[in-house]
Amino acid sequence: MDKLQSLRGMVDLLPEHTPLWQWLEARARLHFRRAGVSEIRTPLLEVTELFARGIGEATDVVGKEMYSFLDRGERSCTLRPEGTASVVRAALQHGLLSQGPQRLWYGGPMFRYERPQAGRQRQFHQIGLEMLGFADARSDVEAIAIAWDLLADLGVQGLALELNSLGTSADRANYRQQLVDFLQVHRELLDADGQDRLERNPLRILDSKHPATQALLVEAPSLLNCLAPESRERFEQVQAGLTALQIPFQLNPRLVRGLDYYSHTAFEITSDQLGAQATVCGGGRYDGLVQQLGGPATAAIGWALGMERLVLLLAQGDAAANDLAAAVPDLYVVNRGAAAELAALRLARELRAAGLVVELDASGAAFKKQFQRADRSGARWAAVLGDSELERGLVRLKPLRQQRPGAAAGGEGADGEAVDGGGLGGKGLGGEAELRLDDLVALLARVGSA
RNA sequence: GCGGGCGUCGCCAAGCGGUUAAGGCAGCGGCUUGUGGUGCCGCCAUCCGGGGGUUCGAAUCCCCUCGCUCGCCCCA
Repeated sequence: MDKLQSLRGMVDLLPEHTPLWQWLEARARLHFRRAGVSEIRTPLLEVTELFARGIGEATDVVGKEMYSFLDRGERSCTLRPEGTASVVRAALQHGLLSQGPQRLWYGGPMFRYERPQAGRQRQFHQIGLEMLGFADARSDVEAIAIAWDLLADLGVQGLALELNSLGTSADRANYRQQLVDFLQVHRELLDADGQDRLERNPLRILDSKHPATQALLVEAPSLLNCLAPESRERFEQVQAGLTALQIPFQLNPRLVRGLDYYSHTAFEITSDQLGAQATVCGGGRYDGLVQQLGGPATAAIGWALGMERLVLLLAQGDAAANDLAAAVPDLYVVNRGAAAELAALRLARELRAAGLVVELDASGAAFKKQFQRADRSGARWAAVLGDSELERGLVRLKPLRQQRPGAAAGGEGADGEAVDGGGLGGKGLGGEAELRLDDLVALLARVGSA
């Protein structure tokens, strides 16, 4: 069938899921705010060259995963595959760095043309932190701590922080030579992919999952041993900082990040609950990137967090899920009759202006039908407005959530708390009541704001 | 780009060569011509992702194709 459907790897977020995302985003915003980090929003579309130069031509992301196309002006454009390059570009373009170090965060969709699988989509969402103009090892610790604390606050369990240092570019060149020398000798043990990388990008062989390669790497020289004394000392400071903050970590000398701009500290926060895509958050230092994009030499560190993966983790534990129901109406307006329907429209508007969550039945259906819908909406009250009420200037108020014998079982949807008379009961209105229209608005306004 | 699994109504799901393609949820209508959640009754796939083939006969077997999904690669 040729029904219209979303593009492969492009996923709809349906209403039942958006509350969790909103909650997540709100928590993240709060953490950034407390840490003095400001939000920056950059375009989804950039010139292709930004990513080619920023991320590295040899990387998979640039080499085979970008959504690139020519626009009507024949410019090569690319849907951003990550956030860092854009943030740095924006900071340079607007002279942010001349105003001192920048603590920035961003969030939103990223695009990578890959085969979708668990925890991987073509359009996916990241929240990221970029600290531009920060060189001290303490900034590494702070950046990691912000991520760690956010994740902990969200209630994500079973996370592990893996840490490595890639040193300076000189350190890496040094190590690269040692690694190549070692692997050359055992070349035939590498898979085709590994042999290919031996020339192009030998460091990437380190995180290969190929069993024979893994076995071979046990004997391989360690990157950490190639660090210059200053790099080593810097790395130790980072570790000391994390220890002081009681953030547990494991050293992983095989941890190399896939984007070229990383140096010194590299880290990943992983979960064993995610299947193949274990990394929830990844980042590191990128002291060379700003300069590479045409700016002044500027030390920087940042990370990005994969929202879909986070949601996957949150959905497993029920910690967050409970208090995230969508807004339930305070009041459902049942109405029927030409004049009454108009009055109901007005009533709903006034009640909303007074701060109440009001659902108006606009179907014109029979009262029975409307009450069924009122009940399913989860509203606490039904306001009934028909022509006879209207004639007398009244509205009938009916409690919907009162427990009635035999009504509890078999409930669907948002049952649970069987609300009693609520605030209105306390005001001497047990059960059903008739009220003057104006009084209802006034009364509910008071209850709503209480 | 390469492997594995799967594709029946909006959702869940029976069926496994001959059925009018079960059932449940949701939806709609009615019993109750202005009053809710229960109950009862009725309606809701000429069609089984699409195309071809085998057969007297296919949702059920074969081929191709598309889509979904998991994994490799890579990354958040």
